[in-house]
Amino acid sequence: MTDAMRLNTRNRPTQKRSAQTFDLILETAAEILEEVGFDKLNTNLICERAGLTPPALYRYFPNKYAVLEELGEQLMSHQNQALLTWLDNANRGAVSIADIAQLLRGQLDVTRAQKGGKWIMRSLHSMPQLADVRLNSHKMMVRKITDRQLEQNPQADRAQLLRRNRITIESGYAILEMLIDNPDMDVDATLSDTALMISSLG
Amino acid sequence: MTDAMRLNTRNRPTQKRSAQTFDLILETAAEILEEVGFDKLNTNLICERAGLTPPALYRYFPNKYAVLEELGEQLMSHQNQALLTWLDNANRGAVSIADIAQLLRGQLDVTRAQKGGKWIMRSLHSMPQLADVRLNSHKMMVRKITDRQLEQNPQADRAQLLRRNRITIESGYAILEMLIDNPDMDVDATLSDTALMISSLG
DNA sequence: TGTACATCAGTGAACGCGCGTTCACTGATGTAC
DNA sequence: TGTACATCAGTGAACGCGCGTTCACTGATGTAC
Repeated sequence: MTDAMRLNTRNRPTQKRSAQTFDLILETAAEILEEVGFDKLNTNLICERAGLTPPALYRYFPNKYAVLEELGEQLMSHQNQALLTWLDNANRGAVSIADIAQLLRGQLDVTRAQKGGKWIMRSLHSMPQLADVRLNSHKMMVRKITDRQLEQNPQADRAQLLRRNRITIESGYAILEMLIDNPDMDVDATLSDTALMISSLG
Repeated sequence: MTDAMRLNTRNRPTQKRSAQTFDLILETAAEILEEVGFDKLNTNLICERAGLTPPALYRYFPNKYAVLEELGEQLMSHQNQALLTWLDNANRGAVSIADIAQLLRGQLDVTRAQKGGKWIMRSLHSMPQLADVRLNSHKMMVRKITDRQLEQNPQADRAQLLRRNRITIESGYAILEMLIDNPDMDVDATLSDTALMISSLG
């Protein structure tokens, strides 16, 4: 978080008050995304809802993309955290289909828990300014999973593992986006089918 | 195409001249997407590049999203066409992994051939105004593939087939987007791995 | 086959407004002695 | 422990410009007799 802030923000908050303002801006932006979606999000609206004036926002964020970028980093960070927990817990030995379904479920929960998560994911997908956030996060996930596999099977083909994990990560998040966009789908069945599919490349 | 035009456009072209203008607007918009991306696309720029004045555009498109929507329908229509060709040709019997890889390759080629295809796909993903275009196209693909499977195996579980085909379609396009975004990846290996993965749900 | 009229296609110019962003300033917080 | 000063945090108000969109008009195409 501190690293992200250093990169993406103008001034890092130094006092308690400013840290609160910083968080308030992000929280408000997420709320707006949740309520009215990406199109209607703008800096004036964020400030109005947060009870701030625009220059307060520009003290911390050089432009409006930086706000989205920070939200994106937050979401990615939560997702990464959930992955790490999963890696640490369940699967020292062989990874079952149920394990993968559980991982997917964890990622879904984390994304749903994030206010505006749906829009943040979409922005990460479609805005060039944010593409790297997503890319870096996924690359890290691929590397972590590949490393684990190589630990357990050192003579595996590393390039193939990397490529296949990339495919499964990308597919997995596409399915999560689909589930988030279509609340009427059968989540459990979809996740276990997806886990089955993914496991075929393991 | 005519149906799409009736829905999304203000006036349908009646004379040859106006049909040319209609196509010119779409062509120019696609070119701009290809060159400078989605952010910089705007109606004034389209008109300027096409050698038209704005009211000419607004004669055919009620707003700028309609232009994108039309491009989206075009791309989806090409993709659907490629799917239908594939369904008609290769796989009257069992579908091999190579068959699926070939289908993916066909979809990739069609998308690459479309000017601005990368941005059109992203827009279809991220803009609520266009979400339905993508959704309907994918639903139709899922239905077509499911029907074919039921022809060959009438006692299969229809709901499961629908769900699994939805998953594979969604995953497949996610991988195609990934390939389009990352030109350095090994296309053949990625497509055949993806085909392998997808076939595990067949 | 030519002319008169209706409709279609496109122009020139500008409007207006949303929204990102900034200027000049006031109030709040921390710190040195 | 209180006061003086520096820095930090936020305000009020507006600017300016990009861009979607429209108004009033002219030129081009088709059609009836």
